[in-house]
Amino acid sequence: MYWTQTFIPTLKETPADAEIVSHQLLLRAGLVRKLTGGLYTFLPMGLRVLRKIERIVREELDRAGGIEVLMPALQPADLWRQSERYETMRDVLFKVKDCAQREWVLGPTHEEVITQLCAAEISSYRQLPKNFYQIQTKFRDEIRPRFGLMRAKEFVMKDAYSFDATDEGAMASYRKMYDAYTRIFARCGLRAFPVEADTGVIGGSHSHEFMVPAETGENDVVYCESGVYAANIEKATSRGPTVATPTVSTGAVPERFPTPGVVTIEALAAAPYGVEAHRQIKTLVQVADGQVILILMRGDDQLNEAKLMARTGAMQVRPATPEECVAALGARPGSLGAVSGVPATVKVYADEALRGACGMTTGANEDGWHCRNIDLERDIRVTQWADFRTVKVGELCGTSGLPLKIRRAIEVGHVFKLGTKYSDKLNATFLSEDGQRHSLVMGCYGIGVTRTLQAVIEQGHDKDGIVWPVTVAPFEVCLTPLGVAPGAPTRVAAEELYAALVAAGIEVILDDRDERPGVKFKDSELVGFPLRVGFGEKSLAKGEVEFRPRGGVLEPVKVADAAARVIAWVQAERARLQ
RNA sequence: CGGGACGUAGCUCAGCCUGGUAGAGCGCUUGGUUUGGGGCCAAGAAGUCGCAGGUUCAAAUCCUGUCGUCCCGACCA
Repeated sequence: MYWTQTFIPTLKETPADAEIVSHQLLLRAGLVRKLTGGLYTFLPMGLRVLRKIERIVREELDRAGGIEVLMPALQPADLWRQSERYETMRDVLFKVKDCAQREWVLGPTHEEVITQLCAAEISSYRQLPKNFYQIQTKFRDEIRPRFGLMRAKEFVMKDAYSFDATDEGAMASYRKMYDAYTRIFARCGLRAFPVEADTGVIGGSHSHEFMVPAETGENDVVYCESGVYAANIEKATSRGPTVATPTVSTGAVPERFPTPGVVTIEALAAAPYGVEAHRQIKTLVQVADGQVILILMRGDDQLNEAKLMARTGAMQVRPATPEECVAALGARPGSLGAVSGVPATVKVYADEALRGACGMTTGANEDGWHCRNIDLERDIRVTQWADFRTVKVGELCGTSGLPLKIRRAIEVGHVFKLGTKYSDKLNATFLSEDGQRHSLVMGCYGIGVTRTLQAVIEQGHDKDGIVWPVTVAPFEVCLTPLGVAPGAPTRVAAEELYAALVAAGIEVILDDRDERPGVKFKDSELVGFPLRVGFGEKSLAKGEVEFRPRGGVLEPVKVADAAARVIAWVQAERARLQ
């Protein structure tokens, strides 16, 4: 490809509406342009990268036994009602009506469609296992699209769905995809690692996310330095709080004391009260699927909403309003407690960190009063104990016993073992060897292809621009003749090398623009081609060209050796990322 | 949906407080010059100042509304 024959609109200045570096570079390097919030046009260089990532995904999924299909993005609303996700996912569903007023949704994911297909087509264990995948544009009405391609209303996703006869088979399918994902991200030059994950509205029992460490990520990952444990903070557990909960009872009975104006943990911990946060019981009122519930946490702990939903099975949870608190317990937030005045119909969930807690202080359910000498299991009716707390840095790993750390990360892939949630609802069954009818056992697997593209940039850049791994770079080599007049020695030499490289299967772009050297150098570094070969009059007079890997040092190479040298370099880079 | 910031030329921004004929740099066009890291000189094209209403002799500037963008939160495979 010749530079003047394609379209690479680079920007010298940083666009004002791009906050993070990968978003800025997407725009500056001319990979994409924004149509409006959350919607982007892929320009030639961006599209080439996208296609190369897709190709890696296809090769690895095919190798893992995946079968490629293409499903409709436009889907009947009734199918979503049948799976009950028309309600549970209503906030992200784009809904449209046709001219006959029939209702449709733009697919945010395809469990319903693929399950419907398999319900119709699969009837025998002899047809199993199967693993279907597609690479397709998905639509999600994100409340807040942000960071360019990271969270968009429309994005390219690889989604795969496995169907097995047995649970063991489903685990094997899951494992295959897990391994394929590991290879896919490695080949993209991404340092991505799997972490245990919450299953969210997709449902299912077993799940891992593939995370790319980055400060700009939207996820917190809890991990152990030893490498034995890593989990999304929504799922992560530890051996518990660093400071133990007091569990020795003094035998004292609960006693009310006045605390005018005290409505925070911090205020009660300060003078004159001096009740340390870990000796307080925080009483949280939440509305779960319309029901008021109480959650008791240690004062220094934070409620983990994902855990709350997982443990209670609720689809929608929100904090109660102050009015709802007064209606349920008779006091406002800050003075709430579960010691007395809790209606029998209100479920009380308590966090495991409070097991056996003694000598605790909590709200008295009357504004301006607290209650001390609480022995939790003696004084409070608990409906259910569970782990609701958010893990904190420094707590000990449940496996290794080493202190846990937390870092930000970008989620680029997610694998789920689904079980029979969708096959049950959509009646996708088969006959087993013994003639019994069973539901298909499913798994589903996603990779955000466009998000992966941006994650590669987020991880691979420097002050001059993008630093592409050779496997996903828009072109592997950029030839930069400084003089481009027809017949100029620099141009002739560049064209000869171009022909040799193209013949050898190297992806090469020749910068034939009549621009000053500085412009061409800056642009090649901004767009981030892995290798640049420069052709200047001075070095050419010495029979040399300039070989310069992106981010590396310049090295003179004899013209006669240039083709072989470039081919060897590219092949070595390709091999390194296999 | 709650909080905040911002909408002026293709891009980055100034001008607004204190109302009085629309500005700079980059980019673009033309000519000259230069030619190894986003050059220099000259000339030029380019903006209903997001939109609507109001105040005023007069609004980019003040007021109200509205739309859009970005950030934080909430939410989210």
